[in-house]
Amino acid sequence: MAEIIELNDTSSEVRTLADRVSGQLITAIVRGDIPPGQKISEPELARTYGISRGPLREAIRQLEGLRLVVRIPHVGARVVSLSPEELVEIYRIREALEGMACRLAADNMSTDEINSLRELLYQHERNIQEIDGRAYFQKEGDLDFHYRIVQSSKNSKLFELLGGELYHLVRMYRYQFSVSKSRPQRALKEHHRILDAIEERDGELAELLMRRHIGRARRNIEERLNPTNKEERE
Amino acid sequence: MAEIIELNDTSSEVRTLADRVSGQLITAIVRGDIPPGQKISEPELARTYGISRGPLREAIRQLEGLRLVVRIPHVGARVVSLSPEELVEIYRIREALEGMACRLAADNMSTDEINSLRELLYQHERNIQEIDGRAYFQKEGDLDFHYRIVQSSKNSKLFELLGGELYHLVRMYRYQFSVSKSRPQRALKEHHRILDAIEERDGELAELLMRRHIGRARRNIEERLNPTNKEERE
DNA sequence: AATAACAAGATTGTCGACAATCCATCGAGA
DNA sequence: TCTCGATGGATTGTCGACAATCTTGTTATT
Repeated sequence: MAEIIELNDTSSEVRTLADRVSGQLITAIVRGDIPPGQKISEPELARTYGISRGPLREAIRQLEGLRLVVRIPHVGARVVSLSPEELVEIYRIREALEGMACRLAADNMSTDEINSLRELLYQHERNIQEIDGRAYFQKEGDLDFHYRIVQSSKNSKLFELLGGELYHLVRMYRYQFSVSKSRPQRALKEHHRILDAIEERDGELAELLMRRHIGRARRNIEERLNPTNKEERE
Repeated sequence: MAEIIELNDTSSEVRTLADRVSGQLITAIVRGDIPPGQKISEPELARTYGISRGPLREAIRQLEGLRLVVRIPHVGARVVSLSPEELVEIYRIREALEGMACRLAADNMSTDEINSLRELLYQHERNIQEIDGRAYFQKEGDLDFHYRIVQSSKNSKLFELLGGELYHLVRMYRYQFSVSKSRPQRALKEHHRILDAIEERDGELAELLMRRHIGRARRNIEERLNPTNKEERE
């Protein structure tokens, strides 16, 4: 999970205040320290981080570009607040994008990367056994897996897109719609099967499995939206 | 084509300077007035737009979030410069995303929207006949068509993603890799077939056709990368 | 001649102050 | 009592000045 954080967290040493605060704000938002919908007060945050409003405003503008905050002129910025429907929309996008990522990864992932990722899955396995019910770590690990796949697709634009704004939003809502208890084990199995397909260089299968994997997570969310009529089709 | 521009161009009246300049910068970059790779000088731009560096820096930070500019601390910002490979990557992403958009549009597009879009295609037809060879207008019209499809998918996040950064980049490079002369007519036909499928509510077919449509454009670019060996498969 | 250190100039980063706008509370009138 | 308007306070937007860093051109040394 360290990798994802490093994406924001000013890898090594960042020189400008705006960059540093931008990274800190992202992690704060993603971790829920600043909850969705909350107003972002410039004077308050400036005091908190011990900087002037100039760099802070630049950081906020950057987050606006990443669609993590919504700004209204002369009123202020708020942390973006996704409706459950929007979260489902994001999962649909992930289905399409990560499916493609899997197909590409089957062609472009090095054997080293494959072995390393397999090792990561074993580690997740141990974590699950240790903490058992808690879905938290596995959810982090889940994104970690997906992150690596996208990285190995060797499509840099895809990596930017998924590793950037989309994963931020997904991580942000990982608590609210936490998966059911039985899913971690099942998800882990699915991860192994996906990696199997990639190892065998079967891009088509890898894509199919990934789409189903994410599709299940999406349906999981949708069920919480309409708990009563599970079979509803619109 | 007006619609796409309006997305940036301060629809109605924007209140803050940073917002206005941000929009102006986007159009300037997309239209090539500020070419890819060019350095963005803060003092110079501030003079040009008649504002101070404060709001200008906020605008640049926002463009950085949209990945239209790349910034190096203490050195400066440059307009993003895509390698041909990266442009191909973007077309791959479009394939996946707009394919999905078509499938959703087949379910969610209203008959009014369908009729209006059909009318737009007829209009493109007339434009092509008038200016004949020139691919320019058709290329704009092409994006217009795609834009509307995505809009009609009723997936707001998808709309943000495609209508935002991705289309900006595509429009930006539309001159450099202009399509061959015979493509406008063919592309227009493909547009009609896609809309046919949507009209018949055949999402699967609509997705397939759209993927092929974009795939052809992508291969068009790839051929310019490797003009010699057309049959190369990697 | 080539490389390295230095210095001048320009550019980027940061800050505090002032102006413009919004918001909430209070009061007046119907 | 309710609605409307005004006023004070706070927040956001903008600016110019100063500090920190980089770049470029020059000079000196090997």
